[in-house]
Amino acid sequence: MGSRIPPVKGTRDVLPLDIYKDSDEPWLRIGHYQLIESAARTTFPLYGYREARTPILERTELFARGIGEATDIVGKEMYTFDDGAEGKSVSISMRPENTASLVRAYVQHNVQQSEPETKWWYLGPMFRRERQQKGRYRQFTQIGVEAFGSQGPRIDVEQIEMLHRWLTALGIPFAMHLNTLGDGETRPRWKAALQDYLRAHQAELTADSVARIETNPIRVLDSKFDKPEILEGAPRIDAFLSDAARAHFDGVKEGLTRLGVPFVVDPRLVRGLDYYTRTTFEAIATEGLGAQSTVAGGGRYDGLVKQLGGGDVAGVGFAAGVERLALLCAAAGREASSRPVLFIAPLGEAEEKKADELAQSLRAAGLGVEVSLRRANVGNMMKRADALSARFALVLGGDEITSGRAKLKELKTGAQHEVSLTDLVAALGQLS
RNA sequence: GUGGCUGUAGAUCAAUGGUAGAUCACUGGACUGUGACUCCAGGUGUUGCGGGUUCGAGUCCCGUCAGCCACCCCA
Repeated sequence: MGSRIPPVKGTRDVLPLDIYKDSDEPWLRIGHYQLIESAARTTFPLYGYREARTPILERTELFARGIGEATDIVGKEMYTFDDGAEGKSVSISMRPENTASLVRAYVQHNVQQSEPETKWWYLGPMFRRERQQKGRYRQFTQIGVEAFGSQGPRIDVEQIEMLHRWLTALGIPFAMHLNTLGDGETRPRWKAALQDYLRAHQAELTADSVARIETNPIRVLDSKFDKPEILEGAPRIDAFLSDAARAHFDGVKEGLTRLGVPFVVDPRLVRGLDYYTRTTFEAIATEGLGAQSTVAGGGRYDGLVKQLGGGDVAGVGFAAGVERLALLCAAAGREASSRPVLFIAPLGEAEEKKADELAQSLRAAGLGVEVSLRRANVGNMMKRADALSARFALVLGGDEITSGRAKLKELKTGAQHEVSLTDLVAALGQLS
C-alpha cells in the first residue's frame, strides 16, 4: 500500500525503453547516450587524451574560487550543504562543472612535475539548480577535455579540430563559433570601456540591459531587444588586444583554416565562467534545440591553475552537454543498440535445459544470446524474439535434440538455414 | 528566480456539469513447431495532489506540485 515516491525535480530516468512523452518529442534512451559516449571514447584517445575521474563532491571553496563567486552558477545554482561528520563543519557542493575539479587534481598530484604537458578527458553528471527547459536539466551529463601546459595556438587548433571531428562523426548539424577574450589585461580594460559607453546610452537601453551594465556588460551586446545601432557602435575588443593576444588568435584562425575546419568569428561570443582567457569557442547546433542550442563550449584558462594553488600553467578545454547531443541524435534516429545475435525458443522442460547449456557455450564464445524464460507457444516466443530485434531465432524441440540439427531463422529475411547444434558458433559466425 | 502553456490507462488523445472511453502498445488465445498480416479476449485509471462551489466536478473556482516553452544563465 505504499504511495509512489516522485523523482527529484529536473532529474530524469534514462531507460532502454521506447517511451515518448508526446508524439513529436523523442524521449532520451540509454542508446543515445551510449552512441555519444562511445564516439568520445574512440575519438579523444586518437589525440592523446586519457580519461580522468574526479569526485562529484568538492569543497564549495573550489568552485567559488575557480568558477567565480559572482557567477550565477556559484551564486545561486549549486547544491551545497554542510558536512559536519568530522566534528567541524565543511561546506561541500556537488560539482556544477568539472574543470575546477580536474585542475584541483592536477595541482594536488603535482602532475606538472611528472608530465608537463597533459591531456585529460572526462565524463559524468553535473548539477545545477536551475529551472529546466529543453536541453537543460538539474542533473546533466558533460563530456569534456582539458589540455594543460601548452602555450601556443596549435593545441587550441588541435582541440577544436577534435571537437569538430567528434560532432561530425555523430552527425550533429552545428557551426563552430570562435572568439578571443584577449589576455589577462585585455578583458578588464575592454569591459570598463564598454561600461562607459553603455552608461552614456542608458536612456535608450532596456531595463534588463541597464541592469547588466554592472553585472555582465559583455552580454548586453547579445541583447535581442535593444537598438542594433547602439550595440554596433559599442567599443570592440579588437582595439584592446595586446600584440601577443592578437598573434595567438591569428595563429588559431590560420591553423583551423589550414586543417580545413570551418568556423565563424563571432565577436559577441562570451563565455560565462570567469576563468576564460584568449581563445573561446562554442559549437552551436543549427537546428533542433530551441533556446539551448550551445552543444559544446570551451576555451583557454591560462590563469586558473595558478589561481587554484598550482604553477603558472596554461590550459585549454571544452565541455559538451550530452543531453543536448542526445536530443539531436534522438531526433535523427541515431542510437546505439545491443541486440542479441540469437534467440532460442525451447518447447519443453528438457529443451529448456538444453537451451540454457547452448546459450552458455555461445556466450562463452562472445555471442549475445537470449533464451525464452517463459513457457509459451512458438508464435509468442517468436514475437518476443522480434521485439528484442534478435538477428536469428532457433526453435528447440524434441526433434532437434534427437537429430542434433536445427533450423536457424534469420528474422529480417525469414530465411531458414539448417545447422548442426554442435557447431552453432561457427554457423552463426558464417551467417553474420 | 520571473512569465506563458499543459496535466485523463504504459503511450497518444476523447468524454454539454450527469455511467470514465477509443486507438496503439502489452499479455493470452485462435495456432505444443515459427515473428511483421488477420480475428477474438484481457483494464483495480488515486482523471497530478488538496480544498471550494454544486443534488452531482475529469469538466467551474482557488491553492499546490509536476512537465513543457521562453526570459535569465549555461553544456
